[in-house]
Amino acid sequence: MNDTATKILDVGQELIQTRGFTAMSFQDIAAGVGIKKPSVIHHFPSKASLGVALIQRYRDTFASQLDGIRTDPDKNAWDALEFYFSPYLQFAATPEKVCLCGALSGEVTALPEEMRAEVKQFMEDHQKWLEIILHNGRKDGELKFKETPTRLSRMIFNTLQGTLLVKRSTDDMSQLEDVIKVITHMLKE
Amino acid sequence: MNDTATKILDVGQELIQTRGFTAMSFQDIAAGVGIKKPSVIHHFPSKASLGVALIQRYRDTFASQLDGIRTDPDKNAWDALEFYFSPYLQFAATPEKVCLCGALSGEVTALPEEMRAEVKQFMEDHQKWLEIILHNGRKDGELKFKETPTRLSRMIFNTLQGTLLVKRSTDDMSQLEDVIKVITHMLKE
DNA sequence: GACAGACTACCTACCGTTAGGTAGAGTTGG
DNA sequence: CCAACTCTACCTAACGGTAGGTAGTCTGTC
Repeated sequence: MNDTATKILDVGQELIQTRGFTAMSFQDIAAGVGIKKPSVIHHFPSKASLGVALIQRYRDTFASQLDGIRTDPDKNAWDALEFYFSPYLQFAATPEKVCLCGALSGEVTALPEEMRAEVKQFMEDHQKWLEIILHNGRKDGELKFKETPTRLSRMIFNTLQGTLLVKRSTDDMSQLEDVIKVITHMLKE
Repeated sequence: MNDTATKILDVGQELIQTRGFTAMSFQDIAAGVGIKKPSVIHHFPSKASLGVALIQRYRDTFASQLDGIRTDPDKNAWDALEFYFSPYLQFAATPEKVCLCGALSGEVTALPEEMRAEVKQFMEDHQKWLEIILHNGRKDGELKFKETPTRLSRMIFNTLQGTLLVKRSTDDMSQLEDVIKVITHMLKE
């Protein structure tokens, strides 16, 4: 992956996270990278192919990081959860950023089919990862909760996604802080 | 409000809830109502004015219903909560619908400023309403929870919004069922 | 080392389509 | 008659995408 293609993905991701896929154009990306529109299309021949490449890179980055911490014997469930919260806190630290797939979820039916599949996979991956962390954490006595890990993992993921969107719309950082507190308390019974 | 204007709002709302604001056009609305594009513009002279009218109507409908049940002496906290969940379940019963403001939250920075203010107000209204229900419900001994009503109301609202979006992206109805179960358990301690 | 061919990256110019929006005329009910 | 409504016809700007070409790099062969 050469430098320009990476820059295109970087700018494209930023634009989707702040504005959305439909409201973003090849032109916007070209301006952000400092090249002309057809040059963007040279690297990604359609908007759909750009979108797919973008989500795949996003998924892969998360997957390798999350799997790394999950299989690290020196990290416990709380380490993993703290790590999981960190990107949400990072996004929220900017006034206009949300999770890439959270941003896309509002316009998912207007998206090319291939992109929809990627968004779905992202969500299932994250819920599954959380489920394993919760399951093992309770088994090891680090976490305490009564719900099933499946239900709770869904609750946690959906809440974080929803909260980022609400936080941005209301411009109120305490939304995320409050929700992470509640989640933390839920896992100590 | 005459009949055509109402139909325009109906079709527009449906389109935003399924596709999003940016991906929806005057043309789409005209086709849905059965008139031509300039006739739509006659009733709502700009896309922003249409968007604002749409969210205001949506907010007002919720506000009167929610205030009705909150001030009804025959309804307790659980009645109110069950009523609050019902539109989410209704949206989720269709394969492609989410909450109007949930749909807009993904593209909120691409929206006209007046619309952004309406979305924000919607969210604050709902969180405030939930907070009062939680506060009074605990005072009356109907609900049991350790968190502050503020934090918990935010958690509940953000979760429901996020879950609708995740449910649509993953096409998995059990997402919402699971989350409502967890919320219900949280309010019984 | 020199040169031809292939390839990559990027450009200008342009395509058809659709977006939001306007102007003005015809129609209709009070 | 008038006002509300709907229409046809049109505008400009922007969209995703294509055509055709230029400049530079990399490779292989003599």
